[in-house]
Amino acid sequence: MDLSDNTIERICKIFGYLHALEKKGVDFVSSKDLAKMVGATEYTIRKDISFLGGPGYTRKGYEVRSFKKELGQRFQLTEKRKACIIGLGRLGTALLDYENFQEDGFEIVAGFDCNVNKIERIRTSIDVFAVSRLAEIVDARNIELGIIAVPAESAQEIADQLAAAGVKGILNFSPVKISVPEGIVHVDMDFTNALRFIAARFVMMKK
Amino acid sequence: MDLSDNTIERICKIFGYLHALEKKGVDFVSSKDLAKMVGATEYTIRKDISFLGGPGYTRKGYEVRSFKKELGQRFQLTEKRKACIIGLGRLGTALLDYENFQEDGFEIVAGFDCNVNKIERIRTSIDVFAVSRLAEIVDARNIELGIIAVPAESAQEIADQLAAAGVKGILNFSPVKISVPEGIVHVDMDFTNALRFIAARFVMMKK
DNA sequence: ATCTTCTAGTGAATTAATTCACAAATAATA
DNA sequence: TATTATTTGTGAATTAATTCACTAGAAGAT
Ligand SMILES: NC(=O)c1ccc[n+]([C@@H]2O[C@H](COP(=O)([O-])OP(=O)(O)OC[C@H]3O[C@@H](n4cnc5c(N)ncnc54)[C@H](O)[C@@H]3O)[C@@H](O)[C@H]2O)c1
Ligand SMILES: NC(=O)c1ccc[n+]([C@@H]2O[C@H](COP(=O)([O-])OP(=O)(O)OC[C@H]3O[C@@H](n4cnc5c(N)ncnc54)[C@H](O)[C@@H]3O)[C@@H](O)[C@H]2O)c1
Repeated sequence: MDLSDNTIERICKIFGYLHALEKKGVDFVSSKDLAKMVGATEYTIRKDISFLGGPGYTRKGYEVRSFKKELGQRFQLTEKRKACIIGLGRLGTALLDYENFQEDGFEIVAGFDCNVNKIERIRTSIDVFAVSRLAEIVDARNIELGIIAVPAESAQEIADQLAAAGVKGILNFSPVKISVPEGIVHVDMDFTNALRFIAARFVMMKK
Repeated sequence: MDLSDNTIERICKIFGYLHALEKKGVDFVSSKDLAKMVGATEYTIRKDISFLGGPGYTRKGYEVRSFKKELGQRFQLTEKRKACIIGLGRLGTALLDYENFQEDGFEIVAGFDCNVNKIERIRTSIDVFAVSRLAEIVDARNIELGIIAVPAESAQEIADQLAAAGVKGILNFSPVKISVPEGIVHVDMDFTNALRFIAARFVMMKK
């Protein structure tokens, strides 16, 4: 059975929400509550969960801890995954020190930039390198994810290097669509496009 | 006729791509090319465009300039929209000075933070204010969009204030789902979730 | 003990989205 | 000029996604 992207996306959100509930000490959660959190209907949520064979309890819902654990195992969301950031400008450095990634199962283990002076000046607890050492470090440190925060014109080039270096996934913050070889998962996060979507959406609403 | 979110999203991407093509001096673009850029099939793209009644030319495709202009008008993507950022920490300050927004039709006209010392120390060409003045400034400057970059625990509170102040759209970078009154469009941009999606996606792929 | 209410699970129905298939148009080519 | 190759536009077909409608089980109320 392979799940649709929509389903995977909802499940990731559910996982995040379960994480929060667990910290709050909540024991059970209903499909209705989950639905509200991820922006879907309770039917859809139950269908999603049914693909996973999740164990729900009548009149109580899903047991937060065990459900989260199961999702974590199923999607390997629990074991820490190593990531690196390429491009240590304003956005890249903000991401470098973002502690939440750590808590959420991602560990930034290296930063890269082409500007060697910049590398020397950056104050952070994370190791930073010249981008020429990308392949070497990705390999040595078993890095699975690459986060692109370089200017648009270099984004594809970096994506190619990451792919060649053997990462399995890429999160791209530059405002161009990158293309990657089959077998590598990537997501383009274009802030401008999100703003456009919002703008277009509310223009549509008026009609 | 109201367009689906998927269609709106693709159209926003198309708009961005047309913008780039225009700068490059390209005159025509085919549905096939557009499809490649937005990650859809040419059929889907043509259907999307057909909802808009777009004028395509046989064997040439769509005329970049006029098509972009039409989309701009239809979705009011051309006239500059005013936005503000709340939370001037690492992410918020990176966004403050991101020049691309300007070029892409969005203008950051104010920043807000609750930390008054911080406000005094920030070096930027954009006006920054104490968050207590949010409603006042949003109103005075006709701000339509709010960008939330405060810690998770304050995000909903700020969303409420933005809604009360009368913004029409909210882009939320904090890792919680915010809820907003009917009639306000919002997008949650959760980086961690994007990473999770990538991770889950490539686990799925292996099976 | 019985009744009511709530919630999961799921096949069927519905709705939505995508893809196909092909006509029409026209640029390029021979 | 005739032919070929492309490319749009769109109704029909297909596929995918969501919602409905119902069963079953268990908690809580009476
Ligand atoms: N700053 C923002 O708020 C923001 C918002 C949305 C999108 N973005 C996008 O994120 C990316 C980074 O933005 P930024 O504002 O941090 O830019 P920036 O100019 O501050 O930083 C870019 C960094 O990348 C480095 N770099 C350039 N080419 C490189 C290469 N080939 N290899 C390695 N490093 C290289 C530069 O030395 C610099 O340190 C851009 O694509 C931008 O469009 C930024
Ligand atoms: N830094 C990142 O790379 C990153 C990545 C993903 C998500 N985020 C999210 O973006 C948000 C901001 O992250 P950050 O790293 O910039 O945090 P930060 O702590 O550096 O900055 C937060 C800012 O918000 C201000 N603030 C707090 N409460 C406020 C309130 N009620 N009203 C106005 N201002 C308030 C603080 O004074 C501070 O300046 C967080 O929700 C974070 O989870 C950040």
